[in-house]
Parts: sequence; C-alpha cells; structure tokens
Amino acid sequence: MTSYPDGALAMLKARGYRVTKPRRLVLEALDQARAPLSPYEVAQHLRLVGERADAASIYRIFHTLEANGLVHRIIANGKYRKCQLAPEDECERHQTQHCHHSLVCRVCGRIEEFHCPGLNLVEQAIAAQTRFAIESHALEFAGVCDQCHAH
Amino acid sequence: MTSYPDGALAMLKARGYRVTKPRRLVLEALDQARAPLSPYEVAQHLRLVGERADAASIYRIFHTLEANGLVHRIIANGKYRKCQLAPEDECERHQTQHCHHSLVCRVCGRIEEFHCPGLNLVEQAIAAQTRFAIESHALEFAGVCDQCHAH
DNA sequence: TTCACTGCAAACCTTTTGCAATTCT
DNA sequence: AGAATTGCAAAAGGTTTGCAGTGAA
Repeated sequence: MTSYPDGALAMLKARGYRVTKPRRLVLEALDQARAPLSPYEVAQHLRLVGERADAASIYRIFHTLEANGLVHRIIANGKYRKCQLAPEDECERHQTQHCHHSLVCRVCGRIEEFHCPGLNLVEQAIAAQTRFAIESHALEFAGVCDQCHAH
Repeated sequence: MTSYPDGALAMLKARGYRVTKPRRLVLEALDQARAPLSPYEVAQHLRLVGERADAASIYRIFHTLEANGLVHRIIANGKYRKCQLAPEDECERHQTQHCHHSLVCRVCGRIEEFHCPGLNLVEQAIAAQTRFAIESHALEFAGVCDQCHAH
C-alpha cells in the first residue's frame, strides 16, 4: 500500500506536474494532521518541525492540490483535508464527485467523515418543494466526538 | 408589521443595549441585501450609499447581533444574514435553536432557506452508526435558483 | 537546457485591539 | 452625569502577486 504523499505525488507526476520538496512537505503535513489545516497553518507547522516552505508557495500548492482532487475544503472553517485516493482510473470520478459529510468535534476540532444514504430523500423533498436545481451539497454535524465525550 | 431593523433594535433595547446610528445602518444594509454580507462588505456598501461607519465598529456590531440571535452565519462563506424575527416570547427559543438549511445559488449568490423535515432521519442514522453526540447541524445545497435558471 | 516551480518582497484585504471622544439613556 | 458605544489608529493575521532565481525532467 502506498502512502498518501507518495500516491498524490505519483498522480501529480502522471499529470505533468513536478515532484518537489515543498509539495512533499505539504502532503506529509496533511497526512499526519488529525484536524484539517489551512495553508497558513501548514507553514507554521513546518517551522515547528524544523522544515520550511514559503507561505506563498504553500498557497499555490494547495490550489494545485484542490484542482486535482487531492485535498478538499471543510466548509465550516475553510481548511483543507486530504482526500482518500481512489485506485487508478476511479481518480477522475472521485475528484469531481465530492460529498462532504462531516462530524466536527467542538472540543478537539477533529473531523470524521461519514456515509450518508438518507440524504437522497432530503434532496428529493427539496426538488418537490422548490424549483432550485441542486448541483452539490454540504452537510456538517457539530458536536462532541467519542473520545472527547469520555472526558 | 414592524420592519426587521425596527424589530431588531427594539429587541436590543429591551435587553439593555442602546439604539445607535451605526447599528441601524448595519441592520438596514442586511435587510436590503439579497445575498449574505460580511462585516467588511457592509462597511463598503455604506460608503457606496453615502453613509459610513467604522469597520471596527461594524465588526463589533455583528458580534452583538450574532450573540443575540439577530443574524446568523452562512457556513459556506462565513457571511451573515438577517434572522427571521420571531414574535415576542418565542425569541428566546428561536435564538438558540437555529437550523441552517440553505439553498445557495451559484449564479446570483442569493440564498433561500427551506424547511427540512427529513433531516431527523439522517441524524438518527448517524446516532446508530457512530458515537458522535450531535449538537447542531448545517446543511447547504448549492446549485442554480429558479430565476437564474431561466437565463 | 528548459520551463515549472519556489522564495522573496511587497502589497492587499480582513479582522482585532486599545484608547480617547462621542452619544445614548 | 454616567456608561455604553463609536471612531481612530495601529497592529496583527491571512492571502495574493510579480519577478528573479532554482531545480526537476
């Protein structure tokens, strides 16, 4: 099994991007992070770890990663989280069809994602009630996660 | 029927806040806006209309309004929208029990809110699948509204 | 070698804070 | 008059941009 950084860099390379040290550093930071990170936070984190990359570069890297479906934004706070890397040719589909269903812990900030089969019903209800053409959705539950709940 | 600015100011006054010009200006801007606004945008908007209020004050005003349930944040972009003012004694309940169900138009940015009865089922599914204790939720659909869809 | 990418520097936009002046009640 | 609130100024925080230099292919 290849790691997230390796897989992501391989995918970028296959698409004509270059494999660089700053890109690897960002991907590793995301891979290790428990909670989502902003580009700025990645910059700070790297200094803490004795590495460094320019903040401006990190922003550019995040744009590239997002455009290639390797990270996605958490709507609640605008921060980024690594994406699950789909095997080979599923990449394309995975990249364009993100579902953001998150459980955001108020205490530790950690974010779980969950599969949500029931949402289709809600979408159908909307369609029945309004003339709004739904293209995507975002659903977030805030609360307290298992670990924090146990004090 | 009292207007949103009047109602909101009355509620603030009843709670010991003062009725000031900057507060009225912010409330009027929110009342007239089609799309949600950030504090900074309100500051800009006011200049356009020949009025003015200090940006720092507007930020403080938004904090007060949010703390009193008179505005709420749109999760997708962090901007603010006026709340429906509940009649009299329902204020308290309305203030604490916000449900954010929005239809965000990709084209014009306008936001509709909708009532969503089906979401309880989704919450129950989460409860059954995880040990996460849900406190609140946010659900947003992005797409194209009726008006924009008709070119 | 070549061109994508990074680092640097500067500017910009947004938000926050302290303090003195204002203005509601 | 007294206290809450505003305006001002300054700083902090976060993000973007142009350009010259670097390094991956």
